[in-house]
Amino acid sequence: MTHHAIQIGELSRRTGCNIETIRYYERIGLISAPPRRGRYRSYGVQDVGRLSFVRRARELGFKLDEVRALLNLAADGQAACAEVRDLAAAHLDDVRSRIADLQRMEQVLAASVKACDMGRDPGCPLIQTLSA
Amino acid sequence: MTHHAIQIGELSRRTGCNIETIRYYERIGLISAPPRRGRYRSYGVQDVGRLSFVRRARELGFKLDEVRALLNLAADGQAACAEVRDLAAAHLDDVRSRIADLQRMEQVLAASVKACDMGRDPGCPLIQTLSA
DNA sequence: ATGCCATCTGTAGCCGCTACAGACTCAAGC
DNA sequence: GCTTGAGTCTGTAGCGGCTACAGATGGCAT
Repeated sequence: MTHHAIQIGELSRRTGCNIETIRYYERIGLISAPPRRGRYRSYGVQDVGRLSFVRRARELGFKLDEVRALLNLAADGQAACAEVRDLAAAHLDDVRSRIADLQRMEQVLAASVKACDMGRDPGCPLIQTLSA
Repeated sequence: MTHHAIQIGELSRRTGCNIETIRYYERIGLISAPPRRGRYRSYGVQDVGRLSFVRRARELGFKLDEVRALLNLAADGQAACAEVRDLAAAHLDDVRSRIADLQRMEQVLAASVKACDMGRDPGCPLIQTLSA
């Protein structure tokens, strides 16, 4: 009977999720409300696993409702692999287009800063860029 | 005396800024409140310039308070070039670190999706990644 | 009993918009 | 003159994903 009643603070430490964030996830129904010991939330080991799953998914940039979907699919086991794949592929596209956006910004910014450092142009190159 | 009293709709069309966004910018003091013709906001040609400046700065990913700073610096003319440069350089660092973050996500996602497509692994590779 | 930390609930704030609802103005057409 | 329609107005609330309080309890050690 390794009952391991884990309090929210320890869950936070073990998963790297902020306490407030854990309660927020509960409030929006992303994770289920655990039983209570008195007034305090009492988590089990599986909760560490589930919350870590959420955390890793967030680190990969999935949105909360995508995470929700992933949790459901993960519960279905590998039957849902194709759906998981599609979700991830769609997200990958999104990530790539955000990278492309940022790289476009980077080009312009880097060029302007460089032009500044060369210091040949009359007037500030970045202000020029923004005004043109 | 090309007075060109421009209404908000036309300003929106000319700058690519949403009407609601223009009013929002005014509300937060990013752009100044124009005079009125009756109840309607009446813009001039300089307003098109200023708002376009804001728009381009936003497209380069500057935050609103950075844009505010840039507007002030731009008003100072090229005297402020060094400050503009520093602001842009700091922002460039930020953009680059966001690119790096996204690229890390991309690696993992691409690898998982690929592993799915190969289909050799037992269990869904992405679920594995998230659970591990 | 006292202190102290952890936890609790509830609410408000952050950013940068976006989306209404419900009132009004204004020019054109009949 | 009267209606219709498009444009504009103000004010407020919502989005996502937290984060930051305030103020009330809880439980344990001294």
